[in-house]
Amino acid sequence: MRPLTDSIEAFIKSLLEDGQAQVDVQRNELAQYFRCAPSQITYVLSTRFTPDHGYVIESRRGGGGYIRIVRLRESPGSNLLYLINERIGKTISLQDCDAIISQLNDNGVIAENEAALMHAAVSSDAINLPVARKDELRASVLRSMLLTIAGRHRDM
Amino acid sequence: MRPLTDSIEAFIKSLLEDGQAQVDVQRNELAQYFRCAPSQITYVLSTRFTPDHGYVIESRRGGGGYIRIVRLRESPGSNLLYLINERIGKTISLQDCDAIISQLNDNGVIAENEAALMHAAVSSDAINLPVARKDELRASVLRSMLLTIAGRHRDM
DNA sequence: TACTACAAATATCAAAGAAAGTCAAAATGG
DNA sequence: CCATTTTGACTTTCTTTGATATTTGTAGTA
Repeated sequence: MRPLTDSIEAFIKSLLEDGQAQVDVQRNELAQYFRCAPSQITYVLSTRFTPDHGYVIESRRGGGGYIRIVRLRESPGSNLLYLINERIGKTISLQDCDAIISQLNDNGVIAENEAALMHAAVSSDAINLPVARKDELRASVLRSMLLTIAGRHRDM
Repeated sequence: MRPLTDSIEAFIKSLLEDGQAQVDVQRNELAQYFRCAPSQITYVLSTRFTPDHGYVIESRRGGGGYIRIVRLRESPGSNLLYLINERIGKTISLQDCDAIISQLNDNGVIAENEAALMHAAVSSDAINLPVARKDELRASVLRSMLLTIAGRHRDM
């Protein structure tokens, strides 16, 4: 059975389908719709709608409160430079890697097949090292691939 | 008496009979069906559904978790399975890597952009390790990417 | 106006639950 | 005796729930 998280994620993404850059939801309402605890919504947002995934969340409590999900659509060039020069440090986790790669795919910077290749290259199968060095190597592999992609956009 | 392993293997293969490229199972469910320990399923998968048998396994833990068995198929003109199982050993040099990637590109198995990404992923920049371990990691990164390519026929 | 009380939201955090993974020991069969 | 199979205890990852805290808006009151 598909976990609730996936359904909630899909639902929110469907709200953003029609070219809308952002959408406001009410946490309690959503939770009621999915018959789950409100904190479940928070969980989905914090695991699937992070800046690495290409989203930012704003919210307000109290009467008339809301959660606003904003989808970031950055120009491929600038986003890539940010990723290469600032986001990726000396190390990066598999989760963060995967989020970044998916986001590039979502934003049309890379194709589906390319995303799959990149996921494979940074997977823990591929990077078979002691935990300590794993994230270090992942960072350099990802960076190297991003530099290659950046090369495609040089004329921008 | 036929060992359980064989029955489980046969059962999973029967699930893949109808031209399906992949099938999802639940480890606990399967174990219950065969009245064995869940780790027995893991054992079968790790001995009979490996890349050199022409399969790859993906999985997800936690609620709604699953094990996905993907059957690899040789796309015409590509020697992917040979490359994965025989050509790439425990280690591979950068030169050999690059040759393989270029050859796949020449044969139209992968696109130019994909080849560039793969070159980047196995480059010396990306794999910044002592010489001894370099070729080892290159092998696993390349293999992982090739497995992904070999699994591409899925969404049918 | 300022203050207070209350209601209406969201945030946080930890515990419980639901899977799969790992590893080594024991059992089995040739 | 050796290789393979089977089992079980323990670990890791991800999801779900619930209790408690915090923030915000609103109504009432002196």
